[in-house]
Amino acid sequence: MVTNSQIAQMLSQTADLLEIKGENPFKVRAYRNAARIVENSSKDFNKLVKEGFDLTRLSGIGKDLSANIKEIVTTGKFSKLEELKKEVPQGLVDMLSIEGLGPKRIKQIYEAFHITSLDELKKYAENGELEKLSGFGAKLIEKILKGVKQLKKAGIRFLWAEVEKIAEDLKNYLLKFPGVEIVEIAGSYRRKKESVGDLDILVVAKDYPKVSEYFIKYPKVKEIHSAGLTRSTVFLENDLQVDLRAVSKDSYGAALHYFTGSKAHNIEIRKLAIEKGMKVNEYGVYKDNKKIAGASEEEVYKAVGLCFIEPELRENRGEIQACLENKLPNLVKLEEIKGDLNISSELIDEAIKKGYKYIGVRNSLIKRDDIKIFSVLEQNIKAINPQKNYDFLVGIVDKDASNEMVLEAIKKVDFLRFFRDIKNNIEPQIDYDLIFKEMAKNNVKLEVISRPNNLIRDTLIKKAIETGVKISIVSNANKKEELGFIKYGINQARRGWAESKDVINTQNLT
DNA sequence: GCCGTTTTCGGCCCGACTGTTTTCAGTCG
Repeated sequence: MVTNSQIAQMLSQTADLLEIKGENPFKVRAYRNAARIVENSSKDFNKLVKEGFDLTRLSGIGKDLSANIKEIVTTGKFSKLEELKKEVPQGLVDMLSIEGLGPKRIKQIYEAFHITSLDELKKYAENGELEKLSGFGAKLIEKILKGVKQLKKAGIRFLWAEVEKIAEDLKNYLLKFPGVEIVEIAGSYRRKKESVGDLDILVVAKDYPKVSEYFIKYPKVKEIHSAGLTRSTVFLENDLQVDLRAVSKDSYGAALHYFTGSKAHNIEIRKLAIEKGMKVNEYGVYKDNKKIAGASEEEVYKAVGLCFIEPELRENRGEIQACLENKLPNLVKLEEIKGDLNISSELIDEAIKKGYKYIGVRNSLIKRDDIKIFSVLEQNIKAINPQKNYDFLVGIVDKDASNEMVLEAIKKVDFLRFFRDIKNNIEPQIDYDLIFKEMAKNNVKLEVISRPNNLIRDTLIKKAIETGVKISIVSNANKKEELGFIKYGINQARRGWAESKDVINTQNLT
């Protein structure tokens, strides 16, 4: 069975190869776009195809891409990609991840020297051959050599929780500088995405160049990549890229909106604006070349005829349509959590200190007078063995679970938790549509674990809620500090469109 | 390759930065 990720990967690889071949950039974009649609979809494409769903109903997928996806799903292979692989050496694709090398320059290098590997590229950069090409100066060569060396490190993303402290530190550092009025971290960090690639920081200040000078002196800066009049980029010790951008106060809202993204959300907003005869960019909303909004995000949304959309929802997953139909969710908040239903028995006192009304204690029958305690039994669904006296049975679905095993477990458990390891990209390959439907029918809840590397996909939370499954957001804490993890679960639940009414531990439980 | 209530061709988000030029192409986000 082909997963959505695998389909997306094939489409995205095709885009890379087409790009190096020098195909129409918009065609390349269409493939990238389709890859994104499949990757982010809450629907299982494998299933959609088998059910005969018309893929061209999805915006961005037309006749050709629909046929391509069908081929991938039914045969597990993509003939167009196979053909392209024969034409374009893999080494050229690898070169794409080198900073400063895009399709045009790679094509230029290939046509001049017919080199097909990174080792050869390095050789030609070092022996001066590369510099003979027009447009290739000393600086670019240096950059390429550095890129070849660093290539292995490329593509690391950081968990949101891993950059949280440094992001807040940096924000405070910048706020200390005289004349700085506003500092806001935009990008996927603001959207609370489970992992982020870099930090985008916006700053409103009297004298940006001075702030930029101060910024690049931040103690954890390892390398200064660029420093311009409105934008500077650095790399920190841990290789995290940080962009700082100067913004004027009357454009702050437009800039915040633009740099918060997501890209897909922004494109939709722009399209909507164009339909209404307006133009949106990072400086404002314009009508007849006159600026009509820009100081605040609320203003920007209002100008294009929309309500304010929470950053966590800006993924082009129906939020714009929902706003137009007045159906945007009222997202759950951390303060609404009344209890943590999965903690270690050693943390009862700490949980009481947090003000929880009740708690769930893992694998223990302990009871106390000062707080309501639910006894929670955790078992792998492969070996469910219900025991007396426990209030809740949580079934753990691990990476090699099958649909049959999960469906069998649903008859016995109160909660299901789906294993996931974000960094290593491990998760069960099962039919969530089917499973959530059964869970809803049997009143089995979804346990959303808040450990930063084990968060269930936001798209799955959304799907579960749409199917009528209630969720429970738990820390799964073993130590005191981990009780605070719950905010990461809240972040993810908000990205999954969860409202207070969908979350059982915002309710009074007895 | 996709898309369409100024539709089936001709657009497709668009601006900043760098490095290489001598007015701009390529890359990036």
